[in-house]
Amino acid sequence: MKYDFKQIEPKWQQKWEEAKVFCAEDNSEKPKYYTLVEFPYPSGAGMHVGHIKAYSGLEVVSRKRRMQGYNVLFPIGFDAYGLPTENYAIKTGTHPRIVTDNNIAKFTSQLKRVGFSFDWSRVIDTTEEDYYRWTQWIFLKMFENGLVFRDNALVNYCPHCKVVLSNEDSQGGKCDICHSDIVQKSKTVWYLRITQYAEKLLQGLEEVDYLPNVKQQQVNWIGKSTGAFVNFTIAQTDEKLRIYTTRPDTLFGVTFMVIAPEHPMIQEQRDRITNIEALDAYREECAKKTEFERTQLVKEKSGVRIEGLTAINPVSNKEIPIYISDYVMMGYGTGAIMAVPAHDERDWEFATKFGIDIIEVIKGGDISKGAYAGDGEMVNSEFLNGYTNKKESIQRMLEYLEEKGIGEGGVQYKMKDWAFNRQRYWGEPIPIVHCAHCGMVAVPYDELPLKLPKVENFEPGEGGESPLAKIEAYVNCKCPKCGRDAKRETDTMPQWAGSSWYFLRYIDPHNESALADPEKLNYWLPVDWYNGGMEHVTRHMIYSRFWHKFLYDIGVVPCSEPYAKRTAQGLILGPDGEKMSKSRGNVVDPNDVVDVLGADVLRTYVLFMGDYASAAPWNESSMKGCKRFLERIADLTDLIKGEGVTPKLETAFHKTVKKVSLDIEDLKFNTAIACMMTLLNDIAAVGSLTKDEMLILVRLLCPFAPHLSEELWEQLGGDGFCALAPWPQWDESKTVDSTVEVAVQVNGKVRASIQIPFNCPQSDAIAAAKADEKIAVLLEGKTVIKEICVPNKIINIVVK
RNA sequence: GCGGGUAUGGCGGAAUUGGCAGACGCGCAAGAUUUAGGAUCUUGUGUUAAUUCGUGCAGGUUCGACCCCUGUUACCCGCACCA
Repeated sequence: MKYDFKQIEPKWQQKWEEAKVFCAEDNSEKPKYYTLVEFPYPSGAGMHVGHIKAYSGLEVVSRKRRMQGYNVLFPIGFDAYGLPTENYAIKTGTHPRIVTDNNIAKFTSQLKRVGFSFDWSRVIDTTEEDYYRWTQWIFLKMFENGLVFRDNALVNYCPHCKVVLSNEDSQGGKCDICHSDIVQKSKTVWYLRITQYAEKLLQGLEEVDYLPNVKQQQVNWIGKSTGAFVNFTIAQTDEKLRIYTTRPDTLFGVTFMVIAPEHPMIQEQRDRITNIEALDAYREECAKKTEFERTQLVKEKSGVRIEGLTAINPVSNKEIPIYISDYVMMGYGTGAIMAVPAHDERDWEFATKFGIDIIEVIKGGDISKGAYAGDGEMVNSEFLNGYTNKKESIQRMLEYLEEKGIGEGGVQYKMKDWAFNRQRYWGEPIPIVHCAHCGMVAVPYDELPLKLPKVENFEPGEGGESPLAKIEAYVNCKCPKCGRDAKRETDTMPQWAGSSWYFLRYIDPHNESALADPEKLNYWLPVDWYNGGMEHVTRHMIYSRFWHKFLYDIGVVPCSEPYAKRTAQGLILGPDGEKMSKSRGNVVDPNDVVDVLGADVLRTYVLFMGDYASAAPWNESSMKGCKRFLERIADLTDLIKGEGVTPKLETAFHKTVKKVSLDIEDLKFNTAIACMMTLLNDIAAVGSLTKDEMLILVRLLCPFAPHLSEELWEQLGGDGFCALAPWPQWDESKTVDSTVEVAVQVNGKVRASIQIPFNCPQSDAIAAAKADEKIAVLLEGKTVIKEICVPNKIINIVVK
């Protein structure tokens, strides 16, 4: 058959759509399988081939599952709220709604041309009213359950985007969208209490099947540590200064304390502090620094002693000085530390610079040269002296602290609460009303969705206020509780809101009375296999697990973890080996490949180019190999002779069916395809194959190159769609040849190769090896010390 | 600094997990076909004078090591003054 992809690809795409081949059934006798890929953000640039690789992995799995008889849900949608669209809209003067619709149309046509087997009847768009209505609904449920709060705090702020960012959105001190430096700004912001779920998010990882590095990254991000809170008395007052430490057993070594420059104690004790100007000056200096300067460039410790206040070491009762320094962060622990210079590197540097006492409490190092962080015998510590086990000494100190009411054991997490509002237009409106009498009042559920008003000017205000604040008709409203005049919240939700629960909406996308029908949720959840990018592991993955766990706690979803299994694909790099990006000009548009070589070649190539989980550069000429492969498959139709089994090919077919079947489950698509190529070479060597064999090969190929497979299936008289034909089975006993080639080594070096029957007795195998001419020569006059025989693999004869 | 990972031909990458290193594809070379180019097909292709040497480098364990152990170098990713 001539391989005419331009004719067959549109033909089958249309047939699949007409016959609804890929629509998931809600009431089915078949076992269910839910495969999920990260839905795209529809940017103006359209998709690049990286998206195609990201979706092709589970596309193959989904297609295989259908052929295995599963009722498969493999949905797609669009995560369409977000800053890039809004920035583009501002630049071009086009409304974000129009920009979004255009981008979605472009993405849709690109996806359809590749022939993905998505269920297009369940497409969702996070910016549509009947979707974000439920995003707001979940937010209000969280509000109702005390997981939403407002606080004036130092927040990550991007001066370029004019927006407050969460910790997750400003990793590395850079804005996630424009990569500008983040500054710390004091602002009143909305938070979601994700820290309340820190322990559950950590525990939940035990019960899921995620790639080890995905799990590890989440564990690190949550950052649990165990230690103690200790209250130090401030000598001049009745106030306590509370600190967190992981080593309470070093308390006798505490010679000073440090608090963050922003610590509230400075304001509270203003009157008692005699050098308040110096402290204010230092704090201002710190505020000017970017996150980068504060963490990377400042190697030398700086700080100012607080004059007029001292603390009392609660175990030794010694009076110790208090400093402010920016090496202590307000955002972790209590914003204050007890400093143990003998055993903490940072404290040691600080103490050395400021001439503070250093008291050794753990033996083993030389504290005149540096801090000693290792284990050892406790000294200078009264009742702890002589302890050598860290666990025991900590335990003993905790008992003491609790007995005396000085402190108590506790845990800390690096993860912070989720700064949830954005001062922007293109996002879900936060459904809260501010009432002078009632405070923050939720918009009643029956008024959802609180619609995003249409505006002309969606630029944010210079003072960092949302564009919605300018619309009086929107802002001014009545309090839902008391009916008096009130004002609406004008900030919107972050981009991550809509994607935190989208996989639930796919299950019942058109439901008007609930986010999804409980019975359907019960049938489809959890997602059986979720694949996406590593960059979402500490953002979207954490957020959506948090939302899901909350929904589980209030009885909306039936399971506590949303994703049973999570894998990740590697990036496709540009032909230059650099990350694909518009600015580098090395982006490959899938449409260009489909035009010239066809969708099946594109699909096969992105999976064949290398290990699915690793990054690999795009290579135009390598794609030729995939094109030749598909052409040679099409040409096989000329070699078909008869039916049944070709004896010389029987083993090769069983081997291939096995390997392709198993490799798909491990995302080893490159070797699955390589194996089919090898089979093709075997067939070429034999010169013919039967129609039945051809039908097996066509079905194996179907998940990878479905258009060609359907065409061949039809021409050969296959029943129905190849996409729903039964997946081929293999017979384990037929995956091996009756005779095997075994390498014969003498003293570990391969000297000959013999043909012997499969699984023949070891004694026969060794006898056959010794009988070989080349081996016999080498054994002459030598003493055999040892004979090793690995059945069907290798024989090694050791001689002297 | 902490955590995770990688290192194999000219290139992308295989190797049943301790058993013939380099599958499969690209590229390259020669030949066939073609007016020519392209495309296609066939054969060859780690290295060597060798039965040599070969999986970043140096050792070790073993009959046997890309695989296990010790040390070391380079690169990539994530977090980072986390108390």
